[in-house]
Amino acid sequence: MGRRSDHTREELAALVVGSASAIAAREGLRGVAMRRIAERIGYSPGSIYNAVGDLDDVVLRVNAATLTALASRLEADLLQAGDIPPAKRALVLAETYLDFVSEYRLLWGVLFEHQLPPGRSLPEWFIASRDRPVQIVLRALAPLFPARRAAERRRAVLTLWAALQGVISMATQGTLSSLADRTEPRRLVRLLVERYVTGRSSEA
Amino acid sequence: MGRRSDHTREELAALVVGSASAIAAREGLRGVAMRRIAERIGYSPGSIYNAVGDLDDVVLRVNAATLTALASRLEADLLQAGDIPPAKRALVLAETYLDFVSEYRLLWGVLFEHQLPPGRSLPEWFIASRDRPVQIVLRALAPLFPARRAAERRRAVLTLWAALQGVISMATQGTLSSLADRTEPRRLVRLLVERYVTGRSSEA
DNA sequence: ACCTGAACACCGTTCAAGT
DNA sequence: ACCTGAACACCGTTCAAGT
Repeated sequence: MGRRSDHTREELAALVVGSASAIAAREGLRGVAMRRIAERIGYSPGSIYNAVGDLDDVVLRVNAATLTALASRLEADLLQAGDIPPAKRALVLAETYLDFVSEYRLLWGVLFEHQLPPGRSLPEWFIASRDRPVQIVLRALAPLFPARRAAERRRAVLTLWAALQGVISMATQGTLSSLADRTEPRRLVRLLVERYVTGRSSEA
Repeated sequence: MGRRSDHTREELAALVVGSASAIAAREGLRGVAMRRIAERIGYSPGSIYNAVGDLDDVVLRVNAATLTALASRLEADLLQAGDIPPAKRALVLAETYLDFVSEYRLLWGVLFEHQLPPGRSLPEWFIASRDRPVQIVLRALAPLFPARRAAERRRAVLTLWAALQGVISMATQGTLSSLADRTEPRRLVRLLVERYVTGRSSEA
């Protein structure tokens, strides 16, 4: 037929990302298919190419949206926590992180399931989305690590954030369950933060 | 035609896993396709189904082989290090882990790219392969964490191992590069281990 | 018992043809 | 300028037919 134009280009892109996110939240990356998305939103696959791009572009947008949602949550919980000592703040951020990943387990997993083909590199806007949560954490936790140079301090926070990612991933996926007797994730997260920040743990 | 039988069932399975691993090492999970593997080894897709199973089974075997290779390396490096203080041993294991992941970056990534469909659960033999590296680390690092109960000690080691995974993943993928000024991964790994184990770092 | 090749039901992507 | 539907080149998986 041609000419539907019920939506602007931006509205159509939002439909695509919304639909793809909904599928991803229930089925992970496997379920996210161009033709399925097209059918769900009532357009042809070609229109998605026109408004967004190929399937990799769609998934990158889904992942960017996930990261933006996490960033918002971190900022909100930080604001709500008010003026607390930085060590306590680290715990708040870690638990917000854990709660977010637990709540959107499959959607979060898409960040790791999806890899661009070897030749292709991440677009700027995606990298910006990925950096946002880390920027928030950097600002909030910098006081925890007194250091001569700013680079050292940054390294200390980034390492903690990356370490948290590892613990949260394994804990929420139950990847350690055969070895730990189904320890609840929250406990492992606290263990890491306490050891890393204060140098000792409340349990050992 | 029928009847080729140049190989036993086990030999055929080994051919499949070898070919799939080779593809994965160069292209990641995206390149691993039933028909491509079949063509490379000179059999029809149906024969792979007969000898190994479906594509998920093939990938699970690839991942199990990767984990087994890591376990061997950890054991070898532990043996070579000889009788050293446990804190030093943690550093050896962490750097072996990092070196292994760096060397087989794309192959290692398949462990995270691949997710079984929602209904299906991991077979026993895969879980056993996944546990092997962790078992080695548990035995080697248990003395680091004196604790009243064995479960606490186990949690402390597992948390360190999971945290390492996070740092190594992000460092080797360059996921932090926009925020850290291209810090070499080894430095971040050391930072984590020192802080977690001794409660302080040599740089801060 | 093993193997093949065709068949089926899906994909992503492109693009001429329509409005 | 946008949209569609057909077409192309791939998939994973199954299975009758062959040895």
